[in-house]
Amino acid sequence: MVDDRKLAVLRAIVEDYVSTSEPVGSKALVDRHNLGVSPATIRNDMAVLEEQGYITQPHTSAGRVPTDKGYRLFVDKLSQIKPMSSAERRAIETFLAGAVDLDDVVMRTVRLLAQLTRQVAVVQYPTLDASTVRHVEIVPLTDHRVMLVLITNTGRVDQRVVELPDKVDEIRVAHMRAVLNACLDGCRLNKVPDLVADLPERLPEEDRPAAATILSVLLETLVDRHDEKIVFAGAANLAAPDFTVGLREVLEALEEQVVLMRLLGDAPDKAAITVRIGSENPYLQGTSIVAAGYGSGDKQLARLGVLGPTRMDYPVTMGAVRAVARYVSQILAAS
Amino acid sequence: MVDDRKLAVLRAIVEDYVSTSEPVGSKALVDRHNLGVSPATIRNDMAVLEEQGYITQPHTSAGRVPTDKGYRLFVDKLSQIKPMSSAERRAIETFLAGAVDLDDVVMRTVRLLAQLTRQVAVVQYPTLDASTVRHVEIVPLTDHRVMLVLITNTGRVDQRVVELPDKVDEIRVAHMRAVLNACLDGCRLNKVPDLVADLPERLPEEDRPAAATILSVLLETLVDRHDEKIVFAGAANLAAPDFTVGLREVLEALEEQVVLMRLLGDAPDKAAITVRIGSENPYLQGTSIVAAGYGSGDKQLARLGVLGPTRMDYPVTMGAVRAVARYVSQILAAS
DNA sequence: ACTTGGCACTCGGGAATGCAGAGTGCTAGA
DNA sequence: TCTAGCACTCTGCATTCCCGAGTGCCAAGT
Repeated sequence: MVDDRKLAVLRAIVEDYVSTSEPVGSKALVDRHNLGVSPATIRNDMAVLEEQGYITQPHTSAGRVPTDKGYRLFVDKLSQIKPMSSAERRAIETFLAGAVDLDDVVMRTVRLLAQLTRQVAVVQYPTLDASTVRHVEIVPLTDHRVMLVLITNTGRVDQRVVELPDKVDEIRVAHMRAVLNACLDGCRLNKVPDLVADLPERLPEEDRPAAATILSVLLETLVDRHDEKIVFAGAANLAAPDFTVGLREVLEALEEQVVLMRLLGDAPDKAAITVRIGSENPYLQGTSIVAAGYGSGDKQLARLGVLGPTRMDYPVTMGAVRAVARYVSQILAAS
Repeated sequence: MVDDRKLAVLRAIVEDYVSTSEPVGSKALVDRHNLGVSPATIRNDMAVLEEQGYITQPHTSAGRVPTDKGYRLFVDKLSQIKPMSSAERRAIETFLAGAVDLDDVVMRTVRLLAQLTRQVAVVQYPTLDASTVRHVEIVPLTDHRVMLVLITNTGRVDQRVVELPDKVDEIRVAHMRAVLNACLDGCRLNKVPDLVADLPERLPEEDRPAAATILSVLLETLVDRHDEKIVFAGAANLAAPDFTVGLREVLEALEEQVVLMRLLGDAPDKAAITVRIGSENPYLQGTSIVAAGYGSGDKQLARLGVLGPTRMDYPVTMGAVRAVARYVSQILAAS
């Protein structure tokens, strides 16, 4: 009976604080939630909770506020993800289904997530590592120049202009293209370096310098894209009246790909939703991040999530992130 | 003599206000700038300037602040663009030269501009209208599916997956590709619709449905990209301690492509630098925008600029925008 | 062993007050 | 036409004061 009520009190504190964003006192608690006890009892419980580090008071004689540890307990044990209504799910689905290409999918996803959660949404482009080569195209531009286009099964297209050491004609290019595609078609991007290693040797003598140049650019493309692109949307949601953390820091972090990457984090578990609360974050203490992996089928391609104040509505945010991750996975699998 | 000094006073007010961001009074003026007259005289001049609408006082017995009209006069007649130092120019050049593709050019440009001006930078992707077709590629994916890739001379690549009404094989695709390229190679994108109008008729009967489908997707790609992509960077600079305007509005505008487009404005004159001050802006009164066109050679491809508080250092901002516009034009022309 | 009511205590935040400084407009004189 | 002086106005800042919300603790009740 004892511990049970304390947990209920913690839950109530988190919920109230999230909705009012003001420290919550013992009186207010018993009024709103029908705990069957008096404020004094609650006060005792709160004293214990505070001693254990789950809540704190901003200053003497103010109500209590959850600590990071308190939110953590709340998220882990006291709440469950709130699923989206079916109407919302339908809306998500149709909105995402309208995308025309990968860029569009990512763009729509990030905007949708920002709008749903009223927070800053962050989406990582699908990682190349897990994807496969669908086609490699070599397009002659001039005598000494070709454009190399790499198309992957996620719909992503990378292109580079390559300056060649010697003249090439349409026929030789076509041959190289055929060899290259025969070799690479359908293979995973991270296998590409191994597969092309001995490729020049299989070509006629005179093609080797050109082929070597092209291959080196191809490999460069792969590593360049290795540290992936990340986009965000909904920065305007940061301007909410109550954002205690330095706006400047957050905005700077958002524009710094590397930091953003760290924030999204590595996937400890593929499909699970990860929540990082306040000081658990590598940078940007004072904010929380709710993230999930997404990707077609079983293999996780990348991550997406939202960033918001520590005081956020975790159940619904997690619900939204989960729903969006699922639907975008579905869209990607279909295309 | 009379009017001359009044202008000098206005210039001094603008300069002081820009650097201190506090209303400037008559005493402070004569101290800092060595006008050869007494504060009282300045006060008279200020009274006149105020009556003419160039300056205003936030409240009685405060210093004066320039109005939009005042800034306008300052920009038009009282100041001249401050060129960048050669060291800065070199830095810009080498930074931009490191770009590997169009995306990278745009990304680097926008970041550079944000950093140089310490404001929000906005860059529009080169417009397709003015660019030309370099190559059209049709890549078979399955029996009923091809990928259409459009490469333009600005290095931009658009791709779409096309579902075909009937089966096609490699040979027929190659033929279509050849016809398409023969027809479109090097032509301006805005001419494409005319050029392809009668194209199906020049193909064998059985290819027509497939060709029609492909063409319709091609045209769709063109119009979709017509309203162009715009990117921004440096949002963190909005968090400067003194930003009177609603942060929220600005951030929202930044994420709204259409609004951003309007803000950058149409080019009244191709190479000139346009300055829009405060209420001259279609949206976002209270901010100023300094923009310029850029593009390889004579033809202007798109626009770039920065957005900042009305109280900004126009001469140096204009210098930075001009320099960046020039160098990015140069880079684009070279590639 | 908990729970409850009462009570004294603490502290933040808003309103009211007062003061100093900066800036102006006006007028009379050079 | 400019200058000097003077009275006036207003903001910003610090100080003070007070109210109310909320706590902790203690003693009494179940």
